[in-house]
Amino acid sequence: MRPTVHDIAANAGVSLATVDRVLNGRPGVRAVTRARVEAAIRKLGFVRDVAAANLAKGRVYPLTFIVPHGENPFMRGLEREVLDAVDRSSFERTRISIVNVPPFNAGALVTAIDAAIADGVAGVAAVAVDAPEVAAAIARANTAGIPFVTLVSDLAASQRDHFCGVDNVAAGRTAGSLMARVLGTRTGPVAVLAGSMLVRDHRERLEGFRAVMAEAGGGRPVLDVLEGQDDPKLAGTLIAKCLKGNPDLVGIYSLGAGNGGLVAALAAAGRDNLCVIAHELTAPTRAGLESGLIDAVLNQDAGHEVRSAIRILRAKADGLPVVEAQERIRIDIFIRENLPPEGGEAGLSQPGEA
Amino acid sequence: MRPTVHDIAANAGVSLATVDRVLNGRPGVRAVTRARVEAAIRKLGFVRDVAAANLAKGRVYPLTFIVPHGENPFMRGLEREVLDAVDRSSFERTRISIVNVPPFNAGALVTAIDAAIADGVAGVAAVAVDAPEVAAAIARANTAGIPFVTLVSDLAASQRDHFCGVDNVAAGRTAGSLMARVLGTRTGPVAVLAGSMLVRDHRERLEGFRAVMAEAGGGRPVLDVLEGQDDPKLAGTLIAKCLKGNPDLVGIYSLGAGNGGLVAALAAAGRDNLCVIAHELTAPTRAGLESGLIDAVLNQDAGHEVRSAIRILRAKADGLPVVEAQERIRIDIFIRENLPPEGGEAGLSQPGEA
DNA sequence: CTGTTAGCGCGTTCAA
DNA sequence: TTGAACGCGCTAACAG
Repeated sequence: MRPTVHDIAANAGVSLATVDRVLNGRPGVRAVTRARVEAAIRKLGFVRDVAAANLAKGRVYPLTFIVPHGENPFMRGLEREVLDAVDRSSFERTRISIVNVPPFNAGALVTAIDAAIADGVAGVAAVAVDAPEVAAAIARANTAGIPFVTLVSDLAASQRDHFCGVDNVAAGRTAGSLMARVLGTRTGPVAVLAGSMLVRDHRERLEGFRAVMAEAGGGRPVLDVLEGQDDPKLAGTLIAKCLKGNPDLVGIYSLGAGNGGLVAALAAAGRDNLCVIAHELTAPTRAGLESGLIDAVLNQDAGHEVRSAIRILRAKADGLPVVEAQERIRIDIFIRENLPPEGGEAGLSQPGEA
Repeated sequence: MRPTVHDIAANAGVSLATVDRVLNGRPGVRAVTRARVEAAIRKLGFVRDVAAANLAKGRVYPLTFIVPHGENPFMRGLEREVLDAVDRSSFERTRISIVNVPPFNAGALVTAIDAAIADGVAGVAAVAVDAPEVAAAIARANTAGIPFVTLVSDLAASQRDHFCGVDNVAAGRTAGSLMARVLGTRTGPVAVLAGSMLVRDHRERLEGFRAVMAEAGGGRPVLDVLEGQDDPKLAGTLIAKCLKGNPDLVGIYSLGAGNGGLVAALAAAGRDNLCVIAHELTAPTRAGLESGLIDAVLNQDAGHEVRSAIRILRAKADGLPVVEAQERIRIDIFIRENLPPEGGEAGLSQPGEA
């Protein structure tokens, strides 16, 4: 059996209350007494039972998740994951509220952040828009002592406590490398479809992709970025026009959303000799993989990101350390053959795990 | 606040003990009383606090993990994950013992299984060898009421309660599809290196790979399987000979272990115009990816598999249902660009999660 | 500064 | 068939 607080109390010759004060770093203990208790803790190899501690504390963590609204399927999936977390909230001692804001809109995001601060929440997670006023709002949260994490898209020069998302430069490089391998010796121009250059994740993916294409040598110039605002209609129009204007196109890298429009345009154009790589496994990209119009999909697991965000916010709220290596989000590669069955989520964990 | 047992007791006009009896399906409650309590449970939307229940119960689950020994790096990684689980065991109320057996050896596996049964453990997880005597041993565990899960490699016609591993036919198909895309129009023979046709996962991968290569049309015949016994030296020798004998070879699919030997043979032969796909992200395959000798690695996350196995064994031991969709293990694809930093594990979860 | 005491939500004797 | 009472490991008043 594990040693308990009682064992330490006995071993150190003090009462439970004193042990508790030492364990939780509360004041009101003489240095000598504290040392005695700490010695006992080390000697017996005591580790506090978090479950029991939470039970006794009954503390809840009100958290706010700020997610862009609109039909972007990845964001809707992300929101679903947050809703799942809401379902678990009573077990995790959290009370999560979701705030929707218009996408790519710094002002609305700032308003939402300030509202959360005013509410006195225990932590905020937000999909960041890369603008100075957003950084300022994050700084205000910081001043108020409210932990803040960016979700999916980061904000460089800000005081966010953590970024819950993938390495987007590496994601862009992965896309470029896959495309280069699939194209082999075929040459011709390559198109890039993005949502907006206002969000950092899109910019970073582009950067990584361009770098690899450049390293691979000429013969495959990257055309000017098409900004589809993550809107399927606009994206579809842009792609259709691009296909028409570039009959020698060999590849398309879709690094944002709006992939429904992309797939529709590809199907309409009947161009199946293209290498197409898109991001995020959603209904349209899944359909694209299954029909063969998309060759590969790079994915970030929204569920992992949400759960990581919650873990980190709680840890920060309690002043506990975060095991950075454990919170890294992977870049998944999906092709038609390793597509997971719809709805199946793998490798989740369980009470007591870290 | 969530309703507690007290709330139900009050609402149903009974005592805590009666509520508890109903909750745990124990006898000694009149049908009417039971109905009243159940009504209250539904009405208030009661969900039992698992953490508190575990605290009160103090039950521990002795589990046995049977893992092949030897230098197979994937198996060593798997064992490390089990050891990590041992570290967490006091939190998860488990007591895990690891039993090492010689690889590809049905007799030794049977002995280990029977020993675990004799020990009266609460559950067994084992990397299966596909043999009837193993199936018989699993049946004995079943008769003894001991939950049994297969790990990594399944055993078809057995009474195992669950398989914690990937869909290996799909894995083979994925490998085939990737190879076909990378090779494009290049033709020539393709080699397959396996560990042993005695384990089901290797056979299944081969089946999937062959199927896709056949679908892709001729021009790329799959040579006879090389059985390297997951031994780097033997594997290296076989590959070296194969390279020499087939100067027109265009690809190698390594579906087992012994990849250290594969990489060494490739480096020695100086053949970098091959498409090489291997399994499991381990030290040798990571090195192969980084040096460019291996193009892609298909991986199963050993950590996920071990945690899933523990979850399932505990659930079975308690007669609780398993959310199958949640326990599915994904086939990860790694190329040089999306290689996770060494040691970094992503997307783990936390107390209270499911 | 330190100790006593009463819970947190649940399971489990032991009586009634 | 039912209930009262205690304890799991820890925290938090409230005394001293």
